[in-house]
Amino acid sequence: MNIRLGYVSISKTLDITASKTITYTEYQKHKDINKLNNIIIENLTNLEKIIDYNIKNNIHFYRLTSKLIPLASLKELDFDYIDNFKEYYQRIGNKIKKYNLRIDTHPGEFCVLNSTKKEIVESSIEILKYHYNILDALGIKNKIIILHIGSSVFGKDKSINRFINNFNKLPKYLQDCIALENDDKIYNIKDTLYLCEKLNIPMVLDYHHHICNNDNLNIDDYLERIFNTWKITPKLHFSSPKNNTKKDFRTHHDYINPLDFISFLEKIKHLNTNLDIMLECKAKDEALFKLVRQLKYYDYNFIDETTINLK
DNA sequence: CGTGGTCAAGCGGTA
DNA sequence: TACCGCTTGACCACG
Repeated sequence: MNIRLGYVSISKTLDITASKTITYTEYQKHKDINKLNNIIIENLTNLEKIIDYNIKNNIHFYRLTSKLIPLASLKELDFDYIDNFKEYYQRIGNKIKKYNLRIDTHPGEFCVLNSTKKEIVESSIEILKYHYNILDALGIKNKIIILHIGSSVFGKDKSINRFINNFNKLPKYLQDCIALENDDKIYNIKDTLYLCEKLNIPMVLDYHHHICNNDNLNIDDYLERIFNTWKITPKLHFSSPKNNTKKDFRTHHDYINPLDFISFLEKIKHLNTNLDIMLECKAKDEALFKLVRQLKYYDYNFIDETTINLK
């Protein structure tokens, strides 16, 4: 069983970002489309550098920043962020394909598909379309957009029903991309798995969120079913708490606690399935490589720079 | 240069 | 009631 490690959005080693932005207010002041285009080019250029870096270091999967294209989901702005930059997407997409990289996205907190407010649901769908457009422009076959179930206004049951209703109203091409992740405050692994099985969509297990929000559910009872929601290699998120105070527990630490990670590996070992584990740390790729060094110290085998072989 | 206020947007939790 | 954190900050204005 092989376990690949990935990271999110920013490379600390390269110290570049593909998240440069312009605010709506600032853009409205001058309506300078050239400035906007230059930011997009800068982000796409940096994304390509990050992809190159990932290839060079055998990092097989990666989460795109949700801020690649500023203001993209604003309907009233209506600028072309795909066709005008086709050669960038194609060049990056070719590398992704050639090296078989796994790339997914995770919209930010403003994407609430089960909001009680109609306009929030509408803007959430625009955000989903934006994420789809990027994955599509990159030519990614298994498009995965990871969402949380969202709000709990009027209670969990009603909120889950709102999610189902709104999900069913989505165009099929969007439905086919959505995966759900358990969150750290409201929807635990049982709630999330229920929805994923009902809607026949994949579930991303976030182990740290499960520690934060579990209602005494035992993860061992759910692992197999969670992994079975996937037609491709199951994906997980792993992170360590910033510190143990109530206030900071949910916040991600700069690095992974290697002993926590090892105890998790031992927990999933018997399932004998390949997994992709995304590390969510402030130190990004540096945290990934630090964990790799620590795991090697504890005698774990690697088949390349970032892939653990578990026996 | 460094820093402080600000940014299109939701929501729940904490002090 | 206000502020914080999350998607995992970056911008401009000001000194």
